[in-house]
Amino acid sequence: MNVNEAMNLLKEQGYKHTGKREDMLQLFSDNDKYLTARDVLEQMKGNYPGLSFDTIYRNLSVFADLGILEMTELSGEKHFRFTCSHKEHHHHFICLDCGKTKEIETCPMRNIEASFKGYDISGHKFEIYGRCPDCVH
Amino acid sequence: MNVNEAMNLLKEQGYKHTGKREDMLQLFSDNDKYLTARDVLEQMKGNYPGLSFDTIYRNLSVFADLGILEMTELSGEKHFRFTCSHKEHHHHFICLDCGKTKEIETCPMRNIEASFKGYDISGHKFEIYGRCPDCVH
DNA sequence: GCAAAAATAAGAATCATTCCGATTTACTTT
DNA sequence: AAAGTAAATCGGAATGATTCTTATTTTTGC
Repeated sequence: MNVNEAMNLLKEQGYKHTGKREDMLQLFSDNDKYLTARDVLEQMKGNYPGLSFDTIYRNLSVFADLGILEMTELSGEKHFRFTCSHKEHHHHFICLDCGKTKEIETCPMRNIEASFKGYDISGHKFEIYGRCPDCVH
Repeated sequence: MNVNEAMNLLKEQGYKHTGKREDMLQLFSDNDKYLTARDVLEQMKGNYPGLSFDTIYRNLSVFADLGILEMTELSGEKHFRFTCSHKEHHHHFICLDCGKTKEIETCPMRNIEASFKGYDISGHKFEIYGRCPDCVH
């Protein structure tokens, strides 16, 4: 999924095309990392001086509901990143310094679902935390 | 680790023995599930009418720092549970209705660390979410 | 029992997030 | 292109979890 595909998906679902939405998506597309609502506001308030948190949060929520963004909670804040589309379902290492991510090839859910008979599995999370090579120095 | 071992660890580390701490640990020991600060307060305010959130949060933080409790963030709240000691390091399924957990035998970190040369790995999380058999009905 | 240090209570403060009412904007229909 | 409608946005207030502050109380070593 790229920005255009995401905007088309929004239109299909009855959401309107706004510059703020497109710029938000472009911001996530340009960054291979998790961003908070505050990060987004910081990056965008240059172009949109009156941009409100409500707009950011509402759109982040819409994007996440449609699967355009992935969300994870980290140190008390929601963090979002563009959903990777070029590959199968996978997970991420997350740098706690800069937020950049690295893909983990394997998903541990394989072969595990069988041991949850009678359970209703709605999701799972596998994340590795630490510092990336750039931030270790 | 049980309540007594946890209290001894606290003493070793220079923390004082208080009834509130012991009761908090007993509460976690009696519950095989994740609890929030509010849950703890609800359960304890019968015996300690004036119990304050500050005390709960401070002690939860101490317990987590010493490895007595495990913490995870779920729907915007911190949740804590007694660290399992009877077994090797492992992970949990978490019921989103009642909070009860089920052990996952396998840890996906095995064999993965090798692919993170140059990274400083500080932790990882593997959790499966859904509803347990009791809550499915 | 006494003194020092830690723990606690009560409430204020903070921070992320959500809600609300009023206004503006995007899109559809003339 | 103008008008109408519903969605989107703004600005600020409200909420909810968590942390901080100050004064008081409790634990513990002596």
